[in-house]
Amino acid sequence: MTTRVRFAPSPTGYLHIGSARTALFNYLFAKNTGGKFLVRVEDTDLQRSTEESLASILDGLKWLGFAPDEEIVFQSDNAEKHRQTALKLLEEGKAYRDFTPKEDRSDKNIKQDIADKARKQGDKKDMRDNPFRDLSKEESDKRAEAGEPFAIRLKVAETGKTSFEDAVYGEQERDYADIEDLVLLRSDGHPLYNLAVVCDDIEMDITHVIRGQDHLTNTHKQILIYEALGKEKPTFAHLPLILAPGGKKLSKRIHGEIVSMTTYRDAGFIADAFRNFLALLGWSAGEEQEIYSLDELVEKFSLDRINQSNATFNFDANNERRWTDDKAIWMNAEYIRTMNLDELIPLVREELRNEKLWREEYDDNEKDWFESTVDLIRERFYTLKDFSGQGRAF
RNA sequence: GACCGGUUCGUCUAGGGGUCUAGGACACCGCCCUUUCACGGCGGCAACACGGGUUCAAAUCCCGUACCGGUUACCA
Repeated sequence: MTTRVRFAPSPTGYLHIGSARTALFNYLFAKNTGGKFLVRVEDTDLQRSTEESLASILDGLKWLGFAPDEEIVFQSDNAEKHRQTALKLLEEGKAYRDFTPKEDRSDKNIKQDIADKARKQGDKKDMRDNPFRDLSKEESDKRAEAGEPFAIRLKVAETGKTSFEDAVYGEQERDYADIEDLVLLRSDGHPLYNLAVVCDDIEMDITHVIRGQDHLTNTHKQILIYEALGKEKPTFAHLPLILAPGGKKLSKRIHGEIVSMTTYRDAGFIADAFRNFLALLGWSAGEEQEIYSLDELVEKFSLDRINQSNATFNFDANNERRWTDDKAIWMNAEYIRTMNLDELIPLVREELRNEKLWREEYDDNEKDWFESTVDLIRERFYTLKDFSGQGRAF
């Protein structure tokens, strides 16, 4: 069986550094096993999805060199199928209509609200206390026909547990009692994330789901859906998270541009160098080598060498020299001074062009001088930007 | 709160019962090279969260505590 993995970003922002690493690990795993690397855009949240962020994500993937092996799938295109699946589960009695009016949630401090509410409930919360869970089929049908809005929830069994063998974290279990009857279909008819993901992963014949550890609890919910559908589940591999200094979550709101891939490209990073750096955040080949070409990464990558603890991406917003991780900067400098000159020249040319410092003579009668100059000065530079900044003097 | 993860130098990590007075890399400091800077070479500083067990032997296995993170949505 050939392996098939997918990178599934939601187009609600640019390509986050953590997502970029998830894409990288998916890519490396696919290539290492001779499988396929696919991309699926999770655009079921139509309110928040935008064209710009989609373009920016695709741009980031391209820059890093991860070309999908098949056409990109848009999750919203499959909404009807997802809906049918929910209806089928309803028909089979594995899901039920919930007529509880939709709660209006203010977008603001939603996370906080949910946590507060959960705290108040303590451990007394009964996940099976929905009054519509055991509504008779006749009554349910009647209310639906009368036009009363409803969401469709999965009917999770009273007792039992989900379990799976995570390729990174090992054996995982969760009691049904700790999982709520999750909503499959919203009252406006739109499928929800967990349903859509499972349907699409089945549809796309995904064999390995490699994603951030923040999805660990979703995985148990998704397994419930696989079971309700009578489908075999893929292998799951959860990745440790990348955190901000101090072990806090890395977020755009708080940390700004630092978390965006485009920042690195624009700051004069070399894609190979940044990819190399990313590969070493949460994975190691167990040897002392640290500089790896893409081919070497593909060859040496394996899921069981991914480590289980979150990594801190170190930077200091108040320090110009330390604006991003020291090691990332070092690695970029290392690439600049050791890579083939033939590969470096085009990058320098592009940088100079962007800064209006390029002269056609550099490719013509001053070619030799230009190349030897680049070769000479590159060993003191950290980024491509230095060629247009400090390199000006030459 | 509940459930689930995690914890080795400042940071990324190696190590998964004896080879650990814990290895490498980045950063930092010193020396050498160099007219200067950088590169390079050599050296230094610096870590097994804590407490109990198990064992002849624990960074490594078990239990507890602490701390950190994730999740707890008709978001993804």
